[in-house]
Amino acid sequence: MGEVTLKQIAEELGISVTTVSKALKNYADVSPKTKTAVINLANKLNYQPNSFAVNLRTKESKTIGLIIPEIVHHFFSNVVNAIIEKAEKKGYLVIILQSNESEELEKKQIDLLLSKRVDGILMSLSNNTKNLDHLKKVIEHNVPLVLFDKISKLLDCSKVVIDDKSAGYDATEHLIKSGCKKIAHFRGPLNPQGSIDRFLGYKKALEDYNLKFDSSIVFTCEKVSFNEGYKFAKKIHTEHKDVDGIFAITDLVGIGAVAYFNEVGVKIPKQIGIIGFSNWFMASVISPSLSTIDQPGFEMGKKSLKLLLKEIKATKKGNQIQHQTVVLPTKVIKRNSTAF
Amino acid sequence: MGEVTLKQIAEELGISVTTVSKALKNYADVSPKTKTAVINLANKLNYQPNSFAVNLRTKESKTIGLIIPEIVHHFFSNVVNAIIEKAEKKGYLVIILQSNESEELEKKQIDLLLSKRVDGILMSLSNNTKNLDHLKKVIEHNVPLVLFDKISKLLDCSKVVIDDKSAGYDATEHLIKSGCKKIAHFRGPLNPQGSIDRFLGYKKALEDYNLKFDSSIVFTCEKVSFNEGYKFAKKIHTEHKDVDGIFAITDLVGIGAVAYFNEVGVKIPKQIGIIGFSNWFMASVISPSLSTIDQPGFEMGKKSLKLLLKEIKATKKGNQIQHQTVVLPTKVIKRNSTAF
DNA sequence: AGTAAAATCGAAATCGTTTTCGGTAAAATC
DNA sequence: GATTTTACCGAAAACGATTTCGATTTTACT
Repeated sequence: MGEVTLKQIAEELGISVTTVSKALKNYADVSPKTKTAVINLANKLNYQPNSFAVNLRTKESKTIGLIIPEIVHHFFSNVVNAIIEKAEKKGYLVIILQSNESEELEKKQIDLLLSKRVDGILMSLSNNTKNLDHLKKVIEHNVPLVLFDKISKLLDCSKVVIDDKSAGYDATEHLIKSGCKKIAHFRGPLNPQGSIDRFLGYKKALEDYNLKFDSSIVFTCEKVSFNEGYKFAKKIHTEHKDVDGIFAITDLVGIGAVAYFNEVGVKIPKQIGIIGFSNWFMASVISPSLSTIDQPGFEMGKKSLKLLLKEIKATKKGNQIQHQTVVLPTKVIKRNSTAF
Repeated sequence: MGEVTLKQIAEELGISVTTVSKALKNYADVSPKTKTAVINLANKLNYQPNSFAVNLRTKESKTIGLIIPEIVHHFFSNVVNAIIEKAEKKGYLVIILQSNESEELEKKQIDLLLSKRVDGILMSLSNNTKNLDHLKKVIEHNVPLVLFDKISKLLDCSKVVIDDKSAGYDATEHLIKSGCKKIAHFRGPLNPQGSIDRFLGYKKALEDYNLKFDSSIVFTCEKVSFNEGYKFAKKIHTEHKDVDGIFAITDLVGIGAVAYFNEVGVKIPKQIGIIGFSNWFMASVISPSLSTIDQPGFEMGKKSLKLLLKEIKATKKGNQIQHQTVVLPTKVIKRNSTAF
């Protein structure tokens, strides 16, 4: 019942463990005869190398760590989808952890992954992460690290992102071109760079098209939720009747706004245009369907993994690694919540 | 730069590796003096035990494997959410793999996890899995296995499920009680037990309420998609005008139907009542909001993990394990797509 | 036949930790 | 003072695979 080991094969064949090992790894100094004998017996016994022993010897686990803020999230689950699929094809397994937007948990999880000696770490920062010491530790330990989506510019590692500012610009421009004259913004939390950049893009577009920026119609979503979208839509409807366009930080927020306006009978997009962000599946099936910015989650996961594997390989060879930042394109998805 | 080992600590302190190891594990036969000396130095050097070596010695990896059909899926991502969160708290890490509904991939992934020597496996079967040899192999290898949601009754292991038949009954009954007289069913694929049971529950409810079962208004969704819901709704609308209720195998299918009827101006729930299954978030935000059956994903993940950890512990002790099947309750969520 | 080259094998060290089992020294007991 | 107990420590053997390096055998070549 115990697992088959090299030793057992060696004994059964009357040869040494060394030769068995070499035969299985197709070394040149093993005769074809013994080679086939070993291979046949190994197959017959269904030999599987003990990966604990292999890990110890080779000092690599063929495992990578992945930390994301939350998994029940259309964008992130798409990223995860790409990563685990591609990783498996390259012979890597993925350990997934979620930080739940907590810096403290993030710290612990980094320590966990480091102690498990994963070959590399892929990660999207929590919104509340301010101190970056735990990430610097990863870099100091010489463990390859690739950040995606929620990144920090202060970290010296490879990154995969979208251009949030230009995406925010595009979203706002789309509303303007579809006839909106006074555009509100339901922005994200104040800390994350992505949220800041989308806001900056929004502002820039207003400037370029000579629309007055008005901070009283910029609302901050702390949790980026349906309810906040609903709540701020109500605020717009009661206190800012002249607003005729909304750029929401996320589809979920946008859908909250759509739900409110549907409820009170405000016509979308006739009376008010709405655009979201991310292109969740959900956005395509509500009515009216929500215009949005497509954020390529699958591509991002794929690219991040590719970069990480490259760095793992380089590190193993002892080569100096060249960090790079990849910017993935986004595009405007026009649907029925904007009247283009 | 190299990692700190017991040996280094031992040398620096002029004692043996054995004593260092024992000191850190708080053995009784180490004097308090050397104990504190070791602990202090270990902390100072930030010693982390090499988990490869620990794994090899203890023959356990403190890692479990999780295989699901797909991760970009509200129900499954909720299950995953629960599992990785609870596992982390219990000192276990989770390796996630997705079978993409392919039996072949599932086989490979089981082999992978087995070769990585995970301490246990959690899994939801692919819809296309017919041969169960790979799962029997897991059991033969004495690796604890817990199946959830998509299970097979032929496998001798613990299981966590919902009562699909009674849930299907409840859904259908709810339509009947809200006034529907002719109820169609958009069922799932023919193979998976869950899909069969929901259909059986549907049939039973019709019988109990003296409604005629009519196989011409039972449609089979192969991929359980939005498009299928849309397509079959159209079919109902054009070929079965007298149908006034639909029980959809999943919210996604239900939402497809809602979208179609919205488009052609059929009033929900006045002209037709619709109920879905799973209680995706999406179902609550479309209009009209979709009545559904709540399928407790988080609970299921939590319970499955708990069972698995219990079996892992028992196996380690060499105890005989008592397999059990847990049935989690579902409930009807009444919303605006049914006129109760 | 004698030597050089090639082919084939295995002993042993190593990875870092855990744990058993003896051994020595100090303290307690008679 | 002799003996037993207790406290403390370390050598060594695992765990299973990999790899270096030397040894032996066989073949090839003068």
